[in-house]
Amino acid sequence: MIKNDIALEIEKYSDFNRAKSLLIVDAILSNLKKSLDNDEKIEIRGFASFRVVPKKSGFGRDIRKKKQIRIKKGKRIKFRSGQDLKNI
Amino acid sequence: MIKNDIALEIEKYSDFNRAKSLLIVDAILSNLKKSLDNDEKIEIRGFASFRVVPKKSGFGRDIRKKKQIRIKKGKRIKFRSGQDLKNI
DNA sequence: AAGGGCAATATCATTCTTGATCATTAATCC
DNA sequence: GGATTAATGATCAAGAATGATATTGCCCTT
Repeated sequence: MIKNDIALEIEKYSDFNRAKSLLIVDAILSNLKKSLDNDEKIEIRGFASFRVVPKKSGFGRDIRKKKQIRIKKGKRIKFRSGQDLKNI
Repeated sequence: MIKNDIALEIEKYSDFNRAKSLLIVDAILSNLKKSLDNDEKIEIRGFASFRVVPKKSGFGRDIRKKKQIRIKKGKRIKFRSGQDLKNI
């Protein structure tokens, strides 16, 4: 499933063309990103929740040189399935 | 951020009322769930991807009895941040 | 406006993911 | 459709998630 499939769903409930439907999808995604950028959690009951948590991992690995690499700390997105997605 | 905020975004681009906007949001979420139910991956470039992977964990813990518990295998959703969500 | 019901939290050991990079595959822009 | 560019897979070690359950908090339906 890709972005286009989401736009198709919007078209089912409106008379918007593909371009406008995609515009709305992008606007929604942009808002979701903006929310996480601001360290705000996203919670959609019955689907899933997203939260921003500090990244503590301190080491990674360079596959070519087969050596460890320091990883700068930062943030990451923590995803958690909601009720309806728990048992699939 | 909650489901209502997503509906608000749809209203910005349409003349739909809250009820209809929420109907569309639910329809989209339903489609996403249906896709994962069918073991189909979701890939939204620039945002994130979701995939269904087998659950291999075999043990959990009962916090009250402080004992280990067998966990039945199954499936779970694997979330992966996209390019724009990597560096937040 | 408000209650019903789902989500967050804490706990511990085992299992799994994170993280950089290059090549390959595929989503998305035009 | 073609071209562009992001996502996936592989690797290894250390850090983090998983999983059950009751309680608290709050989203969401009526």
